[in-house]
Amino acid sequence: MIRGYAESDSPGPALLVHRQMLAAAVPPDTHTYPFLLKACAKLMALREGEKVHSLSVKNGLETCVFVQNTLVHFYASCGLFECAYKVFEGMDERNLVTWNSIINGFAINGRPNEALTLFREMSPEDSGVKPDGFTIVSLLCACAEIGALALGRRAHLYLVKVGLYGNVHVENALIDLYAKCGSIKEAYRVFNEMASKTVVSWTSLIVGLAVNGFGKEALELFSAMERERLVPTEITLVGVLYACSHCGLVDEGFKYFNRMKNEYNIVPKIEHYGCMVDLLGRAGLVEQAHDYVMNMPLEPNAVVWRTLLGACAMHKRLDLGNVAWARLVVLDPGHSGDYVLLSNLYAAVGRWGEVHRLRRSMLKGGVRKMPGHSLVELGNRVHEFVMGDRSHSWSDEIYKMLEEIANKLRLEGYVPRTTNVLADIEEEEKETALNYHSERLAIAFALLNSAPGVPIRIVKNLRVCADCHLVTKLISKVYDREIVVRDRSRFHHFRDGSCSCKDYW
DNA sequence: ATAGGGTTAG
Repeated sequence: MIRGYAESDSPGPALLVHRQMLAAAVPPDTHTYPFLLKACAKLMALREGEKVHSLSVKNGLETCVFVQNTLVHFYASCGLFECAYKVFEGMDERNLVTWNSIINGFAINGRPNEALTLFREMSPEDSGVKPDGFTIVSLLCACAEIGALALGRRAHLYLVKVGLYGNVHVENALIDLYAKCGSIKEAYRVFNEMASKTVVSWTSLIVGLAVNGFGKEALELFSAMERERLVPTEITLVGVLYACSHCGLVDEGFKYFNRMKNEYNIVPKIEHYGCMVDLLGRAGLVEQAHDYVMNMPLEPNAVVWRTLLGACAMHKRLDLGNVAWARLVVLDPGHSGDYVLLSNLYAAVGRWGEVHRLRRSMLKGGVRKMPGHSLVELGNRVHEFVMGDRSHSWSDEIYKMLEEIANKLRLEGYVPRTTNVLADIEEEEKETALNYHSERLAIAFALLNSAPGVPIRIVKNLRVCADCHLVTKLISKVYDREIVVRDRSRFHHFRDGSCSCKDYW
């Protein structure tokens, strides 16, 4: 019974059956807990799972490798990777599933480096197990997260060698890896070489194209998918709507939205409505975007209001920006990104007094701007840079390089755009603050340490500011370098002084 | 009979 429910789409009753089992004093065996924990993992039922954990200890079944493996999986899927690791650490016997569960646990919980470290520890000599398709998918997922393209390529070579090329899950993960590393060409190659594609393969590439700024291609690919008579999922449609909004295709976006409902019977989720708000707002139809938010059938969440606030900042609509802000301070107070957006809006309309007032209220409320950090992979290492950081061993050279860059750009007629600096500091200091934004440190370091002609790839945790965007465009021209920046919201492919986002991000 | 994988708006 428990197994039946655990493996179904609605595993809830598995927990009820377990309670009846306890009431009837039926002794559990080593099969009971794995199924129960599987149900708890699906339901994200943390409390219930912890209870199962202590029951397994009480019944002396916690040394069973099956129970422990599901415990690792359960904790990881609830986001408690420390608990997962504690179970993993305490295990006397580990098998391939154990390793895969813990590596995947770190990979899906935003701990790519731990995932990679564990993968290295998993060598057959140490653990007696050999990575399989599951392991590789988690590994590729971790590489994708930190934009470790070279490492991902090595994993690609490796998995071809061990005969995993042809495993559709692995190939889908490769498409996602290359797309998330900004290398659409390689993503396409994997896609084209696939013997049998699933909807996920198509969706991964459509989303990948869209976020990389190739909206038209994403829509073409969607048409090709329809011609193959494949049925898109709600995720496919997110990609399609995203492509429309980032290309300014308002009418097209509405057409797809309606087709999603009528042709594919997909009930739009908050994500889809969010895309529609972005579609209108980005295109400058801020009033309509606001009406859309007010009339949507789902309760608008913080992300939706944030999208509207972003549109207001983009198009200098202080009135509606205040409306969005009023909702955001209720729905998601203390979100530093919202302060940044509002401050940029105030600055854009010249309300400097308000900028300072906001800054003070941030300080008073203890709202800290999230520190920007950027990653860049060179050779076998991923280097991390934090804004203004001087702890890197190459620090002196990097700052010298930044000076050189600044001088060269000034000759190109560059003037820093300081309006978006969220700080009550003097103009000259603002320039300095900008000059040390983390992506600039990363770019300078990469210019110093890579051969001409090799594209530089940066992964940033925040969105790039207008000034860094301009500077990166100029660097791409002055240093004749392709620079790919993946920021919080999308990709920027800088080449010869311009960006694939067409300054629309 | 028992455990693990891919794509999601700003």
